[in-house]
Order: sequence, then C-alpha cells, then structure tokens
Amino acid sequence: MARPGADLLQGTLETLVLKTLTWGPRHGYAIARWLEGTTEDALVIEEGSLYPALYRMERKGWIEAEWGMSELGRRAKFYQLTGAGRARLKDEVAAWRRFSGAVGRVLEARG
Amino acid sequence: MARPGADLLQGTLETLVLKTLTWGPRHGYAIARWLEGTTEDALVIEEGSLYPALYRMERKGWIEAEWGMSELGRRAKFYQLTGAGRARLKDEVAAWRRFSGAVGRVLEARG
DNA sequence: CATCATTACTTAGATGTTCTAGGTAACACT
DNA sequence: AGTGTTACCTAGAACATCTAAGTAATGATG
Repeated sequence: MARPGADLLQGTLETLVLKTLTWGPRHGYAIARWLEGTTEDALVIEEGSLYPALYRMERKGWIEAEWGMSELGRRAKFYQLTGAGRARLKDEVAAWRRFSGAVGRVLEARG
Repeated sequence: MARPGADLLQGTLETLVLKTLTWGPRHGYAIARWLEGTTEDALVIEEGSLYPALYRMERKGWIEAEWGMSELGRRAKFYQLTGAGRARLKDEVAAWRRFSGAVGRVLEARG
C-alpha cells in the first residue's frame, strides 16, 4: 500500500515465502528474485525484511535450513518447507482470501 | 461481538475509513459498525486502532472533524472527506489492487 | 590489474500501525 | 441498582518491515 516505510503489508511476507518454497528448496536470494520476477516487481523484497523473516520462520518450525552451493557456485543457505510449514501455508492462504475478499468488497462497493 | 484472531493488515485501516466516508459524513463508531456489518465481521475494527487512525488522517488533512449529534441523540464527532482525502483514497485503492493482485497471483500459482 | 557490479548473507536500529486494556460519560431497560 | 449499548479517549506493548550499514566471493570492464 502506498505507505511510507512499508511496501509489503505486515504479515504477507511469510506467506509469500512459504508459497515460494512449495516448488522445492530455494535459498533466500532466489526466493526474493522469484517473487519479484513473478509479480513483475509489483512486490519488492528487501533483504533487511527477508532474512529476519526466514529466521523467524525457522524458529517457528515452518522451514528448515541447510548450507549448500547456489547455481552460480556461491555458498547459499537453502530452505525447505516442513510439515508444519505446509499446514501453516494452508491456513495463511485461507486467511488471505478471507481478508482480501472483505477489503475488496468494501473498496469496490458503490453507494 | 469482536472475535479474536481477526487482525487487520497494517496500512489497510486508513483506506477502509476513507472509503467508508465516500457515502457522506459519519462518526467513528458508525464507521466501525458499518465496516464490520458490510464484511459480515470478516473485518473487526478495534476502537484502540480506529480513533488513533482518525487523528492521524485528520492531521494529514485527509478528513475533517466536527462535533454533532448521532442518530440516537448522543454527542459524536463526525468526519468527512477533504479533497486531499479523496485523492488519497484513489491512490490507495490503486495500490491495493496492485498489491493484492500480485499476492493473489503468487498464492494461486500452481507449480 | 584496478574497479565496479552482482551474488548472497547479516544485523542494529528506526519507523509506524495495530492491539491490549484500561478509562470517561450518557442513556435505555429491567 | 445494575447491566448493556452508544461513543469517545489514550498509554503502552507488540511486531513486521525498512533503512542503512556491513562481510565476502565472483565476474565483467576498461
């Protein structure tokens, strides 16, 4: 929303990351680039938001990390979904649909 | 009445309030009830969120306040949109569409 | 070969909105 | 007298995101 200091709405980043990981393990930098590419830069993923989010999600048991090599031969930390992460994603997608549907109905309403 | 676990995403409340005021002046309590009713309680407006938001928006020149009498004969502060508020609403609706569209495309994507 | 851009991760601190959890006050109904 | 509703107010906490630094290795450029 056009709000100074925040391009992403709070709470959406973790959902987006979980969804990205449904296609298999990815490292943080790749997650950011994939989201930006897929949305044609409608979403911009700041690294200062992404990496702390990944730590939170790991701490909560939704994802697991493992060091490895990126496609370009650099060291990178690969994340993959856990069972809890998959369950969480399902809940968050449902919550998003409910919420965005409600906001949409308000904003599209015509008096 | 307010159900637990129905949180607003940061940045959406001001947009919702602006939209509510396009139907004409309303007081804070009525704004909250109208939003909850319209969305069948999918959105719950906490008073501790609403009133500070109204002050912020007044300070930013998007809305103007005036004391009056509610339909039930109680004193109430009525808010109405300013020109700047109308312009702001237009921008925020466009931003919401862009953002929610992007999130939706990610979440509905199938690998 | 010196420099700059890119890849990839890290982290401290600032920012700003929302929620929690109280509070005031007037009125209606029992 | 007590409870519920209307209507507003506010301090403080919680929390995610952003800003703005930084490290380090690789690739490209001139």
